[in-house]
Parts: sequence; C-alpha cells; structure tokens
Amino acid sequence: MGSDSIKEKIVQAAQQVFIRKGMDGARMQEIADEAGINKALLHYYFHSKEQLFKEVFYGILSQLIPGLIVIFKGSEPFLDKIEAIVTEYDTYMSKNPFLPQFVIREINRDPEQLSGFMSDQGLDFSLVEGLVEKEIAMGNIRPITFPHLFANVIGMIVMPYVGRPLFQRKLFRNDPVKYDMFLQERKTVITSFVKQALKSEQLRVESEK
Amino acid sequence: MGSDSIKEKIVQAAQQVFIRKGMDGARMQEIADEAGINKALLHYYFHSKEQLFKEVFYGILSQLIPGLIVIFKGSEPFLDKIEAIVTEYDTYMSKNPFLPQFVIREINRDPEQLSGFMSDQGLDFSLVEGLVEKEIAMGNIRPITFPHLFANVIGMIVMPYVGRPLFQRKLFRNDPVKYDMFLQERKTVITSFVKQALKSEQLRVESEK
DNA sequence: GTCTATATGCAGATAGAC
DNA sequence: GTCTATCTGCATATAGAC
Repeated sequence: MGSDSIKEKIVQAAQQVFIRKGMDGARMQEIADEAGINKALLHYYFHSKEQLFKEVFYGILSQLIPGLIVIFKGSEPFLDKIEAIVTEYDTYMSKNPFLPQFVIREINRDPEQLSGFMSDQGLDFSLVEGLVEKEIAMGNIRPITFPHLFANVIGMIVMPYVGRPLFQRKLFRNDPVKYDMFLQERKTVITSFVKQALKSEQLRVESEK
Repeated sequence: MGSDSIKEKIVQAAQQVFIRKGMDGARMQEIADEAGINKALLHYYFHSKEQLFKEVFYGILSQLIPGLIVIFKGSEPFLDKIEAIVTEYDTYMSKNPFLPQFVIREINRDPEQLSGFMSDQGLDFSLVEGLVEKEIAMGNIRPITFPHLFANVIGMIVMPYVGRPLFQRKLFRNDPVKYDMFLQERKTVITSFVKQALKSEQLRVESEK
C-alpha cells in the first residue's frame, strides 16, 4: 500500500541500494531518491549511514536465522536436514538475490560484529557439528569434517548468486529468464549432488570385514 | 630488493590495498603510504584510481587464466581435468587469498568489462561445455549440466576464502593456523567430493572389481 | 621524477525555516 | 516531520617548484 510509513520506505530503499552497491558504494543521496525524500530526512530517521546500514543488514539477516535454527535443532534424518537447509537458503535467496554478496562483504568488513550477532540470535554451528561425526561413526555417510561439508554446501548455494552477472553472460547468453530457471533447478541439483557425494559405501566396507 | 622500479612498487602496494578494501573502499593515500611515496606520484604513473585498479585487477587475473585454458584444452580424462582445475585454482588462491572476493566484487561492479577481458584472453567455457555432455552420454558420469557442475565446483573452491573471517571464528575458534590447514585440505576434499558425486553407477561397479 | 601545496568535487551530516 | 541551504571533511586529482 501507499500508506507505508516513511521510515519503512527508507528501509526498503536502503535495502535496494546497499544490496546493489555495498556499504562503501552506496550513496545517501541515492537512497533518498529511491525513497522519494531528501537526505536531511534520512538523517532525521537514522542518525548516520552506518546506523542505517546496520539496521538494514541485520534486519534482513534475522529473517533467515530462525529458520536455520529450527532445522538445526529438528529431528529429521541427517540427509533430510541438509535438504531442508538447501531449501531454506534457496527460497530465501530467490527473494533476496543480492543477499549473498551483501553478507560476504559484511563478513569481511566487520566480522566481529556479524559473528556476535549470530551468537545473539542463537545460531551455533556446534549444534550440527556433532551430528556429522555421529552419522559418520554410524556409517551412514562417508567421512568428512563439518567445516568441509558446510563450506561445500554453502558454496554451492551461494555461487550462482554472487557470480550471476558473469555466469549469465558466459553460460546463458545473458538471458535472464534462462538464468532464473537455472537458479530454480539449483535446489534439487545441489541436494542430489550432496547426497550422492556423501553416500557411504557401506556395502563394500561390510563385505571387506 | 630496494631496486624495484617505483611503478612496480605502486602496483604491489595497490594490490594489497585494493584486495583488502575493494575498489570503493581503497584510498589512494593508503596505497601511497604502502608504496612509500606520496599521492602525487601515484597520479604521475597512473592517471586515475580507476586506471590503477584495472591495471591491478586484470594483471592478477591474467596470471590465472592461461593455466585454466591449458587444462580446458588438455587431453586428460574428464575427472582428472576437474582435479587439475581444483588444484590450479587452489594453489593460485593460497597465494592470493583475497582474490575471490576481489573478483566477485568486480563481477558485480563491471561485469561487461570482465566478460570482455575473459574473451580477449581466450577463455571460453564452450571448450568444456560439450565435454560434460559427452561424458554423460558415454555413461562415465551422472547426468548434470555444465553450468550446475561449474557452479558447484567454483562455489566449493571459493567459499572458504570469501567466508574466512566468519568461518574461522565460528568453526575454528579464530585460530588462523588451523584455518590454513583447513584450506590446505580443501583440494583433496573437493576433488573426492566431486568425483564421488559424479561417479556413475557403472563406474562404481567397475571400481569395486 | 619526486615532492609540497592546493584545487575541485562530492558525500555525510547539520542548521534552521516552515 | 519535511524541506532548502549549508557546513565540514575527505578523496581524487592537479599545479608547480625543485
């Protein structure tokens, strides 16, 4: 509706601009233009650019984290859990396609703060870390440490978003429709890729005993 | 040696700073300081910041591309080719750990130019695209399109570098030595992960003989 | 070629009228 | 609350002495 409060309009506009240009590249003027107001009013609602940025960044992030925690703590079988995580990330990012790059920038700009925020939100990888070891011990999946598995999965999820401008040009003749279809396929491709990679050779191992 | 030409010193310094801060975040003053000269001299050798940036960025990139092309055009079996690519990227990045983020930023800042540069250098994915289809048709690997496979592999390679500040904190108690060890393991972990994921049932049976 | 000093422009932030 | 006008500082870039 057009009855959005100005503060809300600013946040919306700031999301667009910050996400496109990053904290350094964004201009308060551009945010003001996009919100249909002037710079002074920005500073009325948000004291500084830094403050506005944090508000936007952690606002977006806090939409993702609760869903992840639920999955982490859930009781599904391990491989289903991976599938759920991929799905969660993927649907979230199709709504926020520039988020991965946004997060990556912030990871490198102010990691301390980001790390603290995640802890505050109750996101703790040790929730899952032990799970992987357990699955391996039970012979359900091939041996891999949690950090490696984590890096693999997140990397596969995130790459097509951060690399889009190049990938779309080089691999899809710069056709955005084709690329959106490609992105939609990722969820199933990644899960089956991971499942296949983790599939234990239990049969072989057992017969060797 | 102290006998480096100043121009060379500038490029070295600019690499450090640009890579750490990105094009937007970098300051000419900081580059000058790191090179042990003053700002005016920067502009004597490089007309503008933009020019210096391009020189640095494409200078670094052009060290990576030839190696990739050799692999693309080589005659090794397909899975060995993947291993070679992972190794190539990986050794390159252990020398340039901030490069992935650097490239990602530029992909989004000026994709047209980057895409053109790659073409100029003769890097063309269609070299490999057909290869994947062929391997699938021969039943050597499980079905997957090239863009998906490409995104998977590059994502896995790149993720630990762009996410380092966070990953190191969250997964390795902020111990840089441990993280470097983790990075060293990536090469073998990724190749075996990919090989396992791509292994066709056919191959699987044969390898068990 | 290398420096100091300065010009130019722009971005973040504020003052103050309404 | 919302605006116009302005301050302040900083970053790129240039002028000009040596």
